[in-house]
Amino acid sequence: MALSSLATLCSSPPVSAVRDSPAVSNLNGLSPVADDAAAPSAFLRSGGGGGGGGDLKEIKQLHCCVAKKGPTHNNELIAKCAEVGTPESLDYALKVFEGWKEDECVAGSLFVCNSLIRACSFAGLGERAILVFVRMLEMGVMPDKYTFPFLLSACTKVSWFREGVQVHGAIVKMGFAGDMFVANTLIHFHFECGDVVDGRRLFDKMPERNVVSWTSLICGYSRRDCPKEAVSLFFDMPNGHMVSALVDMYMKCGAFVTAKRIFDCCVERNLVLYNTIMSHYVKRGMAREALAVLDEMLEQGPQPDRVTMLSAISASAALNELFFGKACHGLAKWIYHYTEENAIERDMLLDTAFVDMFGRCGDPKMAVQIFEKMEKRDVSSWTAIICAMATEGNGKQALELFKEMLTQGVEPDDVTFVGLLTACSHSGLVEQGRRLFQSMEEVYGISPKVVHYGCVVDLLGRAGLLEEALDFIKSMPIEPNDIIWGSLLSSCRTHKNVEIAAYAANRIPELTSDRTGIPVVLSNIYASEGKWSEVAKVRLKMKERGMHKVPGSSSTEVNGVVHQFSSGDESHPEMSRIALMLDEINCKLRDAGHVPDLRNVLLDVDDHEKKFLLSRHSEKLAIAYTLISTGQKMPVRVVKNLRTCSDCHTYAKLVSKVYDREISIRDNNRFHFFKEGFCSCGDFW
DNA sequence: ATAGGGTTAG
Repeated sequence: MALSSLATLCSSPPVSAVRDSPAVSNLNGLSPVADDAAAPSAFLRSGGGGGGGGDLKEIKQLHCCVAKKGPTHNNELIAKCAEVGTPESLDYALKVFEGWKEDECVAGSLFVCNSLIRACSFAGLGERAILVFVRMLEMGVMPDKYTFPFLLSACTKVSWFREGVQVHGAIVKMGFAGDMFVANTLIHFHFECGDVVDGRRLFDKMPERNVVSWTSLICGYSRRDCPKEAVSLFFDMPNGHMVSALVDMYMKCGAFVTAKRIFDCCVERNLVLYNTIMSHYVKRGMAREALAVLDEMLEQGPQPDRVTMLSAISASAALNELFFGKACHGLAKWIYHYTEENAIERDMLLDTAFVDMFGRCGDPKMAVQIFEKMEKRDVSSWTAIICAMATEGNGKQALELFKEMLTQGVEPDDVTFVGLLTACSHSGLVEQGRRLFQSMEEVYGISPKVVHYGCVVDLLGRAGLLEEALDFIKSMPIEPNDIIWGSLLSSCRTHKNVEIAAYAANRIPELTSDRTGIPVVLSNIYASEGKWSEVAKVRLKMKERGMHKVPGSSSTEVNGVVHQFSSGDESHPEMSRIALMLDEINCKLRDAGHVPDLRNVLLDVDDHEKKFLLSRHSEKLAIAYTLISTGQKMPVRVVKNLRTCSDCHTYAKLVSKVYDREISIRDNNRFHFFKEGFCSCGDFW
């Protein structure tokens, strides 16, 4: 490794830095692939393009031009490689670079070296950054003040202390230690990879300091668990606009009130400070507060950036009061359009978050559209789109995407399999699901977790293979949890199997968690079989333990306002109009041959009463209200906190036909898209 | 140019 020579090279820098040389380029054995003679700058201008593979091809074409036109174009070639920034393109650039002869160095070589080092630093390839540095010294290209910040940050990222110290030596020898940027990076380096005392000494020696110097110091201290030092610095600070580091520190150690107080006191709030406080609100599940911060930013600046949008996306997913943890479509659209209209920088992370967000809030079309436009995709991106297909109930598409992902050489992870298995489960693809589960460990070396076992139980149970599901649970190498038994229980309800249901219910150590709604499902099973005495027993048990049935509740968004209805609810201000509409719908559906399925009423009352209760299920109220409040072809979007009942399902199918409206119902685990009398789930759910 | 804020699971 050339690293050992670093110190020697640094101590005796070559004399001439830049030379002119019209010599023919030596391509060091790399043969260009095409013989195309377009100007290199044309390639550079064309920018963008397809995925990483396409870029590399472009680079090779560029290389070909270099061969023809001489070494001046090496610069463009390397710059292009740096811009692409993948390990492959950087390797390629390095190969070309290593092929240089001293006398080939041309004006601008320094700039090329710097941008290459910068690219290596961005890509976290510290070793390559050092290689470029060593090589440039060998060739007599003298570094400047721009070289070192990149080089040091590359060392810092990979925690290369020894190399960093050597670079530090070079900086001193070459006389760059007085530069503000260089000094700041040195502080950061010492705090991250070395000693806080060294970092502090450097800071104290600086004749002048700027915001970055202070931030590096405060963040350095707080990361190294020296909050006292960080706080005392805060009071020494010449100006108050670098509080974000401090707020972040307090938030991280749980001193929420202190953090908030500092935020409130701070007059000059910059972007990072806003992003800091917002991200912490989101982490604590305080979505409303997070969005209030966003509002304030929109009102008085600073202009949000992609980090802000990422927090906003999480916040929208966490708005569970009204949307039961499923993102709210209106907000999702707003976030997306805001990002587009304000030309906020997009990257893989943000695009993936968008795909995920639209997948969750019932807009798979948008999810697909964004996914298709993405230039780079990693496991998370593929997983997000697979999950979007899974919640939509489009199992086939999910499996197709998985295949494509594999052909593109992306390795799945455990989350991908959660998506795949639920996709199979929602579409009744039992055999495919079984095979995927098998392959997890055998082919991909991912050992299944409880979630995955849960998915399989769900897969078998939904398909009516209750015995097999039970055997599967018994054979699990890990302890099944409430959720697994609960899943089996709800399958028992769909497929009307009281025996296995009772068995499952008895396996659940205690009817503890309210959250899983297990006792409710059990009592519903008994109720639908008319076993009212069993129902009473379960209800009594629930009462003894102070548990309540979570009431069914549906929300719908009309003109940006969310309206929430619970079953039998008459509190809506427009209830009389809604009641009229419900009657009208009932008449039309009756004419279309619909007979209400009274087995969905789980109370021991007479049929007339049952009919009435059934007609007031929360999703029906929400649908009726949306129909009277929105224009003709507007889609109806309903989100429900529990599973939707089979009568409401049939009802929605018919309404979609009779009223010619697209309806979507997001229940607690998937979407149903109703159109022209059919549902996307194909009645399998 | 250097630092600080960031997605993901039934």
